[in-house]
Amino acid sequence: MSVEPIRDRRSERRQATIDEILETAWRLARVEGLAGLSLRELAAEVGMRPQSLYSYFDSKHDIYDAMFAAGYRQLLARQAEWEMVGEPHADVRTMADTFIGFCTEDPVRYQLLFQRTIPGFEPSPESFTLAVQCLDVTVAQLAELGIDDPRHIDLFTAIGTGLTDQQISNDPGGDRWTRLIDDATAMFLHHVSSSTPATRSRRKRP
Amino acid sequence: MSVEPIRDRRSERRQATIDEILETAWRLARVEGLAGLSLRELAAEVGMRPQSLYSYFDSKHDIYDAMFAAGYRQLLARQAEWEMVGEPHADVRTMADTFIGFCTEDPVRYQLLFQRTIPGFEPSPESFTLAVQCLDVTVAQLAELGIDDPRHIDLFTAIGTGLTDQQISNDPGGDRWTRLIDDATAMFLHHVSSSTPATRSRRKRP
DNA sequence: GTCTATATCCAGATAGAC
DNA sequence: GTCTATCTGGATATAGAC
Repeated sequence: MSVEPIRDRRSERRQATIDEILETAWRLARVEGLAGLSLRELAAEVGMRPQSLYSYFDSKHDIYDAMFAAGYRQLLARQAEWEMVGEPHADVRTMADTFIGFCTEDPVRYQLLFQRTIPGFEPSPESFTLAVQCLDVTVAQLAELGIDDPRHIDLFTAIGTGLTDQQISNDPGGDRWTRLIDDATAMFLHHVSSSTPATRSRRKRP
Repeated sequence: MSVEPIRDRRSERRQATIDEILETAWRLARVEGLAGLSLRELAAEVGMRPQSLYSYFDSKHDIYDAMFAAGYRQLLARQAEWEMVGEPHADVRTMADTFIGFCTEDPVRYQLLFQRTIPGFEPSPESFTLAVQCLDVTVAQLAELGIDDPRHIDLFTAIGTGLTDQQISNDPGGDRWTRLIDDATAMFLHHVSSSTPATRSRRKRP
């Protein structure tokens, strides 16, 4: 009987082509800019006619969406490698390092994942779910450290994106803002610990 | 003699047309996205043929450049209205309110002025000078308050862009992050005041 | 200054043959 | 799946009439 194919060579080949297209798309986007990505050039780089790309993706936005999902899967993988020690400063620093490092090492990916600069592009619900998961992981980890005030969480994400944004915009490739991560971590944690826990819960370590 | 024209009606008319083109360009960019601005639609909206725009601007990038300069002149005007009282918290808050309010009230303007998302667009040296002036005003004002450590200045700009970025990206039109400005100001000022001013901005351990 | 007319080049997308 | 052929449209630029 021939109805239990362990591998589907056709699917594998198709997936390999899709992967190659996406890899090439990332490379071109880093050179030409995210919005400057051209299907003609993309097709030429993978040895196809532009129209043939439509066998793999419904539209240019569909390619952006696949890149969006791939980017968030990479960030989720990075977060899965976290080794927390239970000490707030070290752990918050680890979280900030992960996020800011991930963003600054590939500004085009940061632009696609965290800014909305492609006219008309909205991630699909499935892709957006990955973005929500990343935030959930962050929120859960902060809660482990006793940081559960929504305002504190929002402040943390603002500090992370702020350092990232300034680093990318005003000192690309340098460390003018990334070297401030340790100071910013201390600043943030002092603020959290000095907030009046009147209406909010404080550290809840069982 | 007839060589003392108080007004040049021809120049005035030309300038009025330029202003109308730029106003329309802003309006379209807010609808279509900054990168989605089209010269055809822009010309149609001001009642011209697309080619006629070239009588006023050399290229599309030249239009972006004029918008860039106009945006920074608006921010400079906003900064010129500052009424400082000499009290760090109030004054830093005023500065943060000005910047974040200016950015969030027009995300497209923020994108053009502070992010680099138009492939191939670089502001002209003359326009870039305006951006430098805005930063100079901020740095000078922080110095008035005794904040002159470059790391503190960089941290301040990072907090401002972080709150702005999160507000625009994740709660457009709301106040989820802008309402944190007061907390962030206190957090920042405590960090500044607890740093040792003598050595290399290391955190002091009392 | 603005128009008509024209030109090239590039872009995303679709139809249908093989 | 890939191709040829074709469509619509944008960006840039130049010609010359009025």
